[in-house]
Formats: sequence, C-alpha cells, structure tokens
Amino acid sequence: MGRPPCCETIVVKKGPWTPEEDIILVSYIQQHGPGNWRSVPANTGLLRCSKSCRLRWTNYLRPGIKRGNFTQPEEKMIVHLQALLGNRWAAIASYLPQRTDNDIKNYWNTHLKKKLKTMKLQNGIIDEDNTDMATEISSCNNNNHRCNNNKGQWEKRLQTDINMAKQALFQALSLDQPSSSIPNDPDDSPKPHHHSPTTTYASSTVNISKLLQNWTSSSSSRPSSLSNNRSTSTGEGGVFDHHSLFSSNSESGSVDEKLNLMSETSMLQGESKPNIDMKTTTTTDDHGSLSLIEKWLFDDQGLIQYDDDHEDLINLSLGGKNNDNNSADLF
DNA sequence: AAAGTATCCAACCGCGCGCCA
DNA sequence: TTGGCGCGCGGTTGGATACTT
Repeated sequence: MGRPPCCETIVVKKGPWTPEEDIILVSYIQQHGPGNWRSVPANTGLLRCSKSCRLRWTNYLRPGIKRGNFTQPEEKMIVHLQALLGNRWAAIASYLPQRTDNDIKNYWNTHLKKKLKTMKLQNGIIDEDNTDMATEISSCNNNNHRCNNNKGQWEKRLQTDINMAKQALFQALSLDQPSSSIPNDPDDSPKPHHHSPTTTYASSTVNISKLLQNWTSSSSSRPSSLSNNRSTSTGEGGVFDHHSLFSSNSESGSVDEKLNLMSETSMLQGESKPNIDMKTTTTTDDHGSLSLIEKWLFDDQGLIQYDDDHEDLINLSLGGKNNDNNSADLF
C-alpha cells in the first residue's frame, strides 16, 4: 500500500488550460517523457490533477495530432470501425494515429451519428436508432454481464483479425499521407521517449520563461486559452496549434526558440497511442486466413476509393445485409 | 441588432483493469 | 492474497461559437 492518494488533498484547477500551463506541461514531458502522470503536477507546480495533465497531453498537446476537418477516408474508416468495434474509441483511434479517441468520439457523436441516421431514413430503413449492427456490437460490449459468454469468444477472434487487418490497412491506405502531422522521424526509426535535457529547448526554464514573457507581452492579442480559441481547434494544426501558440509578436530571436521547441516537441512522437492489444499477438499462421472482418474492412474498397456520396457511407456503416451476415457469423 | 436555439468540442467524471506494496 | 493506486477508457457536461428567427 502506501501510495498516497492522487490529487484529492491539493487544490486542483479545473477548466480550460492556459498557454502557460500548456508550455509547462510540454516542457516537462520533453524532459521526462510521458507517463508517471502523478508526479507531473507535483514536479511542475501545475495546479492540475494528474488525470487532467494526461488528458491534456493525449488529447491536445501530444505531437502528431491532427485537428480539424476529418477527411472522407477518415470518416469512412471511422464508420467502418465503429460498426466493427462499437464505441471502443481508443481501439478505433489506433487505426487513425493522428486522431485522438476523444476527437473521434466527438466527431462520431456530432457528425457521423447524425449523418447515418439521416441516411438511414432516406433509405427507408426504419429502425429505432439503435438496432443496426454497430450498436448491437456496441451495446454488447457495454453490457458485459449480458454478453460475457460471447464476448470473450468474439473478442479473441476480433483481435486476431484486427491485428492482421491493421497492418494491411495502413499499407493500403497510407492514411492522409502528406506531410501528415504524424510523427516525423526522419529516419523512421523508433525514438526513445526521453531526451537529453541538455539538448531540448524547452528543458531550459530560462527559455520557458522567455516564452512566457513573449506571451505575456503579446497578451493583448492572444486568446485566453488555447482550448477556447476555436480557430485553433479547426486549423491544420498538428501538435498544439503552433500558429496561435507561437504567433504573437514574435521577434526574430524568440521565433527561433519557438521553432526549436516545436521541432523538439515533435521528437516526442514515440509517445504511444493506445494500441489495440498487440499483446494478444498475431501468430504467423494467422496470416493465412483473411477473416470475415478483414474482408469486410476492405470490401468494396470503400477505404481506398473514395466517393463522396452518401450511399457509400451508409453501405459502409450498415453494410446492407452482407454485413449483417458477417456479424452474425461473429456472434 | 438582439434573443433564442443549435452545434461543437475540450475537459471532466466515474468505472474497470492491472500493477504494486 | 488483498487492498489501494495509477492509468486508460467511454460517457457526459458545460462553455463558446454559429446559426436562426
């Protein structure tokens, strides 16, 4: 025992993060790497609970995050995967390395759900909202007590299939390739999470304070909080919104420093997104059989050839009867 | 132009799992 | 073995913004 409670004893700040808090968090993570969240508030002086720090990092500050408009391929992929996995956003997000589960969840709830519903109606499919395959799977997932018997079984199959499909998917899709804000390891080799403090700009508290000074001096033009600045959330963004965060009245010197920080930050790319249980392994013999799921994922090449029309989407999500059959096989 | 309503999304909350003492 | 904690996940909330009347 002996682990002290998380953050119940200290006063924690809630609500939107300020740029200052962001930079403190980023610089700390640059030095120490993500993880050990409990120590973050203590070591940084942030009046945030560890959970909040982790959330802020994973959903907003983490390098490689793409924000704003979802592309058609992404949209289709989400629909497809949602039908396959249910509301397991973390699992879905593992297929879209640039998107956070929170982002995907939000996008689903605000856009796709509505879109699909509309399309179902247009197609004369009158089911009370939650009777499509996706929600069946989802509700099953969410009601373990009811579905336990099946769950273990299908999840095993599912994960085996998914692991196989995953790699193939990425190869086939080359998701959103360009420049993507995806981790930009020049040599594509994995990087350790931790970086030598001596080499990172933000590791210097002096430099951090310079940054803060710049913000303070330009406070008239800067938003009260990054997260409150809508334009940032829809920008081409990446990581945290460099433009707004670092725009200010940037004099040349500080610009370089800021850029340094940006590039250093992007070196943290190794930070892992939740991976869909790779530990459940894919043995080599698995490769022999393309599962139903995998076929379904790739069927009609919906993920590769993108028509913008609605029918495509609804086909993907509802899968017509084919998918129902497939799902029936699953369970 | 103002008020009301809808939409979006960052952040919070609570729960479950796995690890550790 | 057990109980507590950290972490990750999914659901929900609330404030800001956009749209409509």
